[in-house]
Amino acid sequence: MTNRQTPQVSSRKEPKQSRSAELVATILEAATQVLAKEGATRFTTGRVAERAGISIGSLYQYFPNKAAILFRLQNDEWRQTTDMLRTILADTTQPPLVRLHTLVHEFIRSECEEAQMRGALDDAAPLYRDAPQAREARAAGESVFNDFMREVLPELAEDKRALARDLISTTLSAVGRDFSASPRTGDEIKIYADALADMFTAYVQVNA
Amino acid sequence: MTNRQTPQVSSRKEPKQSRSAELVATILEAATQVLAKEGATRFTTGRVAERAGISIGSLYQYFPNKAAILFRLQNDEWRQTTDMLRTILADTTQPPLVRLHTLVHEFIRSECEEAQMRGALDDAAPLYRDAPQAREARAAGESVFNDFMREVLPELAEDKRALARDLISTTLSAVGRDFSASPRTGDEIKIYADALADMFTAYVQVNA
Amino acid sequence: MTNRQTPQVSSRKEPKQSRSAELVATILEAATQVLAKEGATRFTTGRVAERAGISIGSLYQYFPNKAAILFRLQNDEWRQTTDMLRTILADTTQPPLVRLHTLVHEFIRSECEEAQMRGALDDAAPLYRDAPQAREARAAGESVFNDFMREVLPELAEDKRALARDLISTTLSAVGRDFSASPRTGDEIKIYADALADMFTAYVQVNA
Amino acid sequence: MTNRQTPQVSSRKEPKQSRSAELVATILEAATQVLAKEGATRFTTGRVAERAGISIGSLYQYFPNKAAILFRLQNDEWRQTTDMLRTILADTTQPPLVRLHTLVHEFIRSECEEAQMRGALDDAAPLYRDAPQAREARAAGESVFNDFMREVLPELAEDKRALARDLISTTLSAVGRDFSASPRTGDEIKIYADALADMFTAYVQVNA
DNA sequence: AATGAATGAGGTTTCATTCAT
DNA sequence: GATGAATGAAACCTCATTCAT
Repeated sequence: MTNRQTPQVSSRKEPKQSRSAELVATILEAATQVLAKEGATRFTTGRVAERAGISIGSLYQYFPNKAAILFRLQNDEWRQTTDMLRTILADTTQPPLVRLHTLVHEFIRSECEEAQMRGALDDAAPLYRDAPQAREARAAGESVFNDFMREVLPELAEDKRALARDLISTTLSAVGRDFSASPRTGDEIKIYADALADMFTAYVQVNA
Repeated sequence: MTNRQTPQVSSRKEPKQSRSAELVATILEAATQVLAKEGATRFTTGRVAERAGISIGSLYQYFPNKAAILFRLQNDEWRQTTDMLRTILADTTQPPLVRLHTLVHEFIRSECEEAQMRGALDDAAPLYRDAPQAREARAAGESVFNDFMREVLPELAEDKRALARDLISTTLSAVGRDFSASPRTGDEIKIYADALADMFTAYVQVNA
Repeated sequence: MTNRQTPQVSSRKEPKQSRSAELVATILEAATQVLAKEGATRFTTGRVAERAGISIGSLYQYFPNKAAILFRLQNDEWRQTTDMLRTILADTTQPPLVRLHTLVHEFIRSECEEAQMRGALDDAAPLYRDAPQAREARAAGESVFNDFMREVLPELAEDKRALARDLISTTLSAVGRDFSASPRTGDEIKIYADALADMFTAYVQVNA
Repeated sequence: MTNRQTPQVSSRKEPKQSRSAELVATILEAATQVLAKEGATRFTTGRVAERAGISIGSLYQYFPNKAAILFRLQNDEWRQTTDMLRTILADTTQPPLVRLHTLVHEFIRSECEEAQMRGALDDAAPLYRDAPQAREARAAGESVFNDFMREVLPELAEDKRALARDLISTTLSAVGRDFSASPRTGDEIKIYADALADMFTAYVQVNA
């Protein structure tokens, strides 16, 4: 038998969705690497495409512009973090303040991992932060603490509770960013997270 | 990050003569305006020179590069703030925790004034923050709290006190930055600063 | 010298496609003209692009910087010359000293052709000569004389032969450069090349 | 070349007063240092004035432009070298070919001393070499060999002698330049100068 | 859908020289 | 005479984005 053609086993073309999804993932992975290795200043669409092994034209088929890539990166990071925090807070087998303690630790630790990339993402913030989606994302983020605050400070007036919630979430993210800007050892992280959690605890108890 | 550029940031020429000092002031004023009105992205040496009403060449006789202008702007801001904080903390006619309360209020208020320019300065941070002088400046900044912490937490072990100091100063500056990123009314500022001061107070009292 | 810059000089993009190869050729041709007509001082990437009829951006897609263009120009010239010399020396139908005589003539003549451009290229040498590739090229150049010297001075010790080789090749290229710096008639070329060849011949015979 | 600039190169002011002469010397000394330490590219009037400890305005009172400084530097070097060569050739207590041998050695040695500065001066040649005075200087240089050639090749026709003179002087200066471009040990210098002198000797003897 | 060549505005910085003081 | 601030053209190079193939 002369011409055996190994028959097409996979569909010649993946369903558009999954094919696209793969490519998007490839691009985002490449973007992450470029950001971490080259920094925000040298984060260019050309370099991302090159590292992704695709043409610059293809990149622009999946992202309308550079900001969109950065926004997506930031959003994914943020979603992951939010999920983690939500999971911790939802674990009602632990007393509330233990959960808060755990949350602070995990958050600070997670900020220090891949600090390089997160730092670069912060540097690039001017490029994506003003997109309307970014605002939505941030707003949604605060809601993670809502139920928890109600659980831990049930007596407090609604507006005061919202204020406490804002203060804690803002402090957590702002301090996490600052702290992770320098490289940290595991011990340093533990000590600092302890202190931060103590501060939150003291604040909550005073308001209870 | 592979390619960090840490440009020379010191003045090219000491402004011994009043003419020079004036021109430096003119340039810094112009830079402030450009930064506030156009944002970090559009902050270019050309625009600064134009707004200052001088030639681009003249600008480069007073600052060795763009980063130096930004650094100087940041440094002036920072020195001013530091002085303010130091003054508040040194006023021993007030009980320590009252001073802390005042300090938080004044700091947050000052961050919200000229928020535009400060935000832009933060966006431009990648351009000047790695200069050695910037590191020195930050280090010196922490010392403002040293005496105060010793006064308010005299019993605490040295390292624990240093940790508390770091936490408070980092939180103050990080939260101030975040909070002032959105425009705020006087009331919002008051309420938020109260909360932040409460948190610090609770933390200090727990450690006392 | 404290600050020597040795820029990357290799092509940014391999001209695999004919389109690329054409464009590279166009750029090099334009560069040659700019160099010859305007001199080394006025040899700018902008002028080269303009004369090539392309945008400055396109030029930088094919050459990483100005030095690379100059290096390529020099290298092409040099390769051409080397090939010519090799061919002459390899023609064993002629006695060695006749070949040497021919070689000197041809070399001097070739130096005087396009003297304008070569002079400008020499003036621009500081810009490309410190690139590693330039060193390699020069080193390889000397090897052209190796076999010939062995043929003509077989008895001489290896190190003395190497010395004689160096002296002749250096003299040829240095004197060729100097001589062609002024415009010359065919007769002048002939007379001078004769004298130079005589000097080499006398030197070789004394060492035989 | 279309746009050759041949700037005014003579000093703006004769050093009638010793004060002037001193200042000129100071400037030239500074220029030498800048050239040697920073290279031709970074040789700027500003840097020369700074190193000389005078104002840029003063510099321009003694030299009409940058080229004039370079020209003067080159000229002084050249005059010094010429004097040295003349002295050697005039020493009739030594046989002519011994003098030639000595001359080659001394010249090569002198080229290798301060090679840094001479190399930079060569790189800067485009800036001063087209001044009319430079041409005169070179022309005058050749005359050093005139009497010597008459002494050593008395029988040769005038034009042939002139040719031999040109060839030797050109070779000496061109090869000296090339050879001193790389750093050399005393031994290397001795060996190379021997070979070069041998070549000249062989050439002269063949023509005698 | 994919490619990648082409664009060109725009950014930073340098430097020879002048001229008012 | 001396000063040095001011000038501004000009150079090099980058990069987001488009569009013809």
